[in-house]
Amino acid sequence: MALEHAILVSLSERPGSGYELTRRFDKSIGFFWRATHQQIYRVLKRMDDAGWVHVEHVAQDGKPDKKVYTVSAEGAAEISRWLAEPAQPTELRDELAIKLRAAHGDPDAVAAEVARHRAQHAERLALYEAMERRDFPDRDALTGPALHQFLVLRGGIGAERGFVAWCDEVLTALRRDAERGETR
Amino acid sequence: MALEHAILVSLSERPGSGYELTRRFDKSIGFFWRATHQQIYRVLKRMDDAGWVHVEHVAQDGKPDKKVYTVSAEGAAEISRWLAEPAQPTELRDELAIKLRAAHGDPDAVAAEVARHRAQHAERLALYEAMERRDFPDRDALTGPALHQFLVLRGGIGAERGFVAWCDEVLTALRRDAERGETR
DNA sequence: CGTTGCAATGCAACTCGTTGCATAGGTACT
DNA sequence: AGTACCTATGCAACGAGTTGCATTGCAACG
Repeated sequence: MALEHAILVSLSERPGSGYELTRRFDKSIGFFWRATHQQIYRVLKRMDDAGWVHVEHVAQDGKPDKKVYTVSAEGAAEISRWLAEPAQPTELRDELAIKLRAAHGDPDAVAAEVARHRAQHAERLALYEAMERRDFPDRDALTGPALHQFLVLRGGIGAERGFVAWCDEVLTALRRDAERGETR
Repeated sequence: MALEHAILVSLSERPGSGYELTRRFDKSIGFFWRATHQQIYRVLKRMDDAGWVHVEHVAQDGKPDKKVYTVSAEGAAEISRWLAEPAQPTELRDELAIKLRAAHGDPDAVAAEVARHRAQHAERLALYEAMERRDFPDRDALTGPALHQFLVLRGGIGAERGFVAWCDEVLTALRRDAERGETR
């Protein structure tokens, strides 16, 4: 399972509570691996039992207590082990592709869906590109962790750009197909 | 859930048994939505209970009996309903991206992983491009279902091409970063 | 004649992930 | 004073997906 490792990596960058991790998974890390607070709390507990993290109870004023998690030596060892272990290649899983295959059933509905997805991915792309400009203005100077974060973001930009381009290709082709059908 | 709909779409193209569907999910449809025989058998049963498919027991000689599933009127209606219903945008989920973020722990191991993934995705890309040449030699003449299948394949080609390009970008950047570290 | 492999279906147990709900104090708006 | 939202954690139930195993019969290999 990769969620454990995503959490370990995030905690190794900076210790935090379940709640804080949840918010990190709403952005940055979470752009490439989603998780709800439920999952995170449960996995944190399991990781604590396994000894991969240390917990520290922290009382706060004006806010409920929190549990701050830190990566233990065993946790760090687990990261190393996992880094060297080969992972399965990422598989595509796209509901839109399945809908496209059924497009003869209702071409207009599918075209509308593709247009919707195009808009959503364009929005996501714009967000990533803004992050790129804001957080990594001088890309040639990057090293270490900053470089790695930049490269992950580049992956996201590439994926979203590709998705938008594909939607455009599909929309053009569907439109041309519809016109051809009318004039025949 | 989309597996139900993927199966419905596949059965609407051509009726078949659970076993046959499993093999379809090892290729074509399965390139964009994986499923094991277990999942397929269970979902077929559920779909039968829901009345989305008809079952016909077929005795064969030299082979075990099989159950051939056909999409019912209710099933076809369900496809239409689902086509018009907006789907969630596909989310990225890439373990390699998480590993990259932890790359400072063992840069060489991560670079090796990226190289491995590059090779696997390049292989997948070559397969898709071969299918494109073999099955769709005259892309301007395509209409209807053939066009839709072609467009899905184009999506796969785009995704794999993007992945390979990203791996190359990462490998170049990691190499340059390592060299810079040495000479300093 | 024994093993391997293919065609065909299925059960059981498990992990992973989602959804709904609950609690409890604090802050901020109306 | 009431409502709504934020911080913070968690349980319980469900749905989706994986893994291991089991059965039956035929065909092909050595």
